[in-house]
Amino acid sequence: MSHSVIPPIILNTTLSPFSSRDHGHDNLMGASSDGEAMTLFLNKSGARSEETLRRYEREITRLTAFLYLELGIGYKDVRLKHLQAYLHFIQNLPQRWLMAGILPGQPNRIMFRSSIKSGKSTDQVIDVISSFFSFLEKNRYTLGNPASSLVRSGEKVARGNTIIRYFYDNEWQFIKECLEKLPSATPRERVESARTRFVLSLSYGLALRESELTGHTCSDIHPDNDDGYYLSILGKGRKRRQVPINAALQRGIIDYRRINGYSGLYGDSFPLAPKIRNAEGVITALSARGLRYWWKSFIDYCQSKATPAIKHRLQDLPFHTLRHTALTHLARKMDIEDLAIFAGHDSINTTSQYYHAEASRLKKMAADHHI
DNA sequence: TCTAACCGTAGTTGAGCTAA
DNA sequence: TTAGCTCAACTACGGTTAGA
Repeated sequence: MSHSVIPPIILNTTLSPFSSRDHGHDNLMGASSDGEAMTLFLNKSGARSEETLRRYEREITRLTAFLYLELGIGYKDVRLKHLQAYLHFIQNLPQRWLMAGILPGQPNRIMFRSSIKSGKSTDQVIDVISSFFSFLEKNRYTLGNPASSLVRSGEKVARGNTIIRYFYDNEWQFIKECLEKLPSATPRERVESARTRFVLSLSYGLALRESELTGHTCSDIHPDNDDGYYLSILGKGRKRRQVPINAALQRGIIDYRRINGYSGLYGDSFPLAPKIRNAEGVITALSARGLRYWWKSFIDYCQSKATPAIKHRLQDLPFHTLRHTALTHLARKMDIEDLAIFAGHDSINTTSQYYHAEASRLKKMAADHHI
């Protein structure tokens, strides 16, 4: 393995004066080294937005580190096989690439947090690499674009095959039992138990995203024109939707508000994800981080009561599991168009993921299907 | 019409800090 | 003491845009 020096990463208008691989000035951009070529590319791409610059800098730095440290080659020597090797590499990273100390000159920089998944994430890496080598080719820095033949997976998991983290029926039954048996011996435990029931029933009942739960209050509840109520949710992509609040959920909200000295269902800023501690008598909302902290505590409690099999399954299930579970259950009652509206999905392709839960049903139905 | 290129943002995680 | 906070740096996902 080679230990060539990586070209320094210098952004904005400052050009790198140094690279271990000087290729002369036989190109249209006047770059004399890989470092300069990289900088010129990032200057061009970074002009679009800070986010684009950040992503491009990260991907090109990673690729360059791989080329120099693992293969010992520069940009002009890169061929398709090297890029294919890189994609395999980032999907199966060795441990040392997940720790600091890889990049000379930046000893604290961690190159990867984890291996990159195949599919859309790897495709995004290919996008950047392809754009980079296209730039090098146009400017005659390289003879061709070795990335032009890279195949994006375009991978979209076939309907019914996504791995979605949701509670299986027996697990969901267990979760509900845990909810019923939450400790309530002390005042503190009673307060925490009541909040857990409140937050869980709202999250599940309305299939809310984490940000939607922490970002809305009872002031977002409104009466409809049919003696009912709905929650007006500003969701992902700044899209607003109205989700009906059924009678059972209404009662739950009113009960919990009463415990906390509020009356009625709506009309004030009582949060949907309340903190237990109040600040100067006012109950404010948990942050997203706070919500996860609460979620972990609840799951820890459930795990302490679970059988080994369920305990293992509950491990690492995030808060978002609740939304998946809720939508999975609703998918049994609603048609996909209605469910998409309920969930706030623009496309039913997204909603169709929630039909994964029916895999067991499909298995049963297909059991006798043979010649 | 197709797809490379690009973008916005939700979700995840860890470090370090604060205030009840 | 510790629940819960902010901040930062990421990955994943679901798109849109632009140009061939």
